[in-house]
Amino acid sequence: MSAGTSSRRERLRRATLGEIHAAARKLLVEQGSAAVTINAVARQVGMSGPALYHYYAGHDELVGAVTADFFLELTTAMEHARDAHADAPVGERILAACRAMRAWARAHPAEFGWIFASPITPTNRQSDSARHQAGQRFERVLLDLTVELWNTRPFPVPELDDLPASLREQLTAYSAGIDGRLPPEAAHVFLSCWTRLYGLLCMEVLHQLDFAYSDLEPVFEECLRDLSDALGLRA
Amino acid sequence: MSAGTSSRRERLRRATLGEIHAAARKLLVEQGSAAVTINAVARQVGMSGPALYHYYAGHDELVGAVTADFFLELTTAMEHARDAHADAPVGERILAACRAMRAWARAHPAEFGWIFASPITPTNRQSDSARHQAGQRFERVLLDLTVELWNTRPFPVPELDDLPASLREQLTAYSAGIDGRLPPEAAHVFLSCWTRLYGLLCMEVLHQLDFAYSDLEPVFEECLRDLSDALGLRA
DNA sequence: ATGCTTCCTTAGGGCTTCTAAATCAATCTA
DNA sequence: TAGATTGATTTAGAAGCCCTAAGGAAGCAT
Repeated sequence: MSAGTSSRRERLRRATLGEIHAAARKLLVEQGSAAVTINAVARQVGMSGPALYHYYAGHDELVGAVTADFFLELTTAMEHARDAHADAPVGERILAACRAMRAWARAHPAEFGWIFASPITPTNRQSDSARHQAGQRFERVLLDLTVELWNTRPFPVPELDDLPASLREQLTAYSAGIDGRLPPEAAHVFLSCWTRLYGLLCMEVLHQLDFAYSDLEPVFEECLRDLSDALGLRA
Repeated sequence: MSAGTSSRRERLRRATLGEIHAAARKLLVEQGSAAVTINAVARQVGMSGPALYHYYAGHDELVGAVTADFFLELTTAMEHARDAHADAPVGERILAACRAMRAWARAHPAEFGWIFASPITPTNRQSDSARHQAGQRFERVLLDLTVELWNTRPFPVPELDDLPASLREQLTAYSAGIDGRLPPEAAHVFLSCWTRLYGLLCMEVLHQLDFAYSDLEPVFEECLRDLSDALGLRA
């Protein structure tokens, strides 16, 4: 019953969970998302069917857990890129984190696609789900960097009064949600950048741009230049 | 055997196809994409299971056909919006088509999501599928408008030599693919606008922006303003 | 050593996709 | 008009899926 124990059972369970995740990922990468079924994963791990229900309540929960893993791995990759240039100006760290994001997405397209094009059930949207938590930590990487930039070298922002009322309200709510670390106007710039960056990557991974581009690297770099301008990184 | 016949059988078949599509759509809208199964659709239509295989080779093909329908409906909505202002300057028609695109997406979120986040097997991405054809016609709405704009009131473009070589090659290829109706530099501007617009809508429908926004209308309008600037519509 | 918890099994219901074979009816042909 | 062809639909069934229920075997605590 003691809290921090790592009994034999505990260790075994942890190892099994690792195996399960690895099996699910292997199936996803090698045979696509439809192949990630409870039965297939169980077979891969070497146990039969319903045994998996001792680890996850159902298919949705398994999917959510694996997705959280991917989110975490992506987040870690971005944090590493950021910390690899720990003494560089914050602008460079932002760009490094963005490039790390795309690098991870390109290196793990199935996983990246899974993150947000996975069969998303309302279950996984619950704020207590591991998936949701991992998503929040993911968001925070660029948010924290942007806050640091805002505090050390504030970027240009629009007049709050120039924004439509409805947008103003939403930005104010968002600003409050991040404890006011960015005022609404700055949050607006941040969110605009975020939307463009993430949107571009989503479309790349979902193959929505294949009709025009075969290699999005220069397109992504141009997007980064636009963001650099918006964030005043090229002054 | 004659080509344009509309024999009794032909008519019946067409009617049944319509019923099938309507049933699939109803299931999608009311119970989500997972509910669109061959059996469920057949039940809805009033026939039992395998009868549907006389209309579609399998689940994937049914999905592809329904998706093509949605694409077509979206395209038609945009074309109508464009033609409703047939005598307005082309800039206004572009904006009208863009707004119609979002209006349709908001009015039919399940269908719009289905279009590009459907459980799609790579099979359906092949060029011979109806889905692909519908996708191309969809693209062409804004492309044609942009070409018209380019021919009547050319928008500012970057120097081709300022672009990275890899991007230049891709743009040249794309420009050739549209019969040179836009030169590579203009194609670049068009694709940038397209990417931003479509990307924003994708993220909205996939609920990737829910963490910050509850109503994306002002965000979308701001995006349109950016595009207007890029296309020189506000001179 | 005895009981409790955890892990894993088999059995089974109800759903799915999809194939095969049979049937019935409408259409085409001679 | 009679016969053959074609099409639409049905049932039966194999293989797979998710998930529940019930039972055995092992680890852990007292």
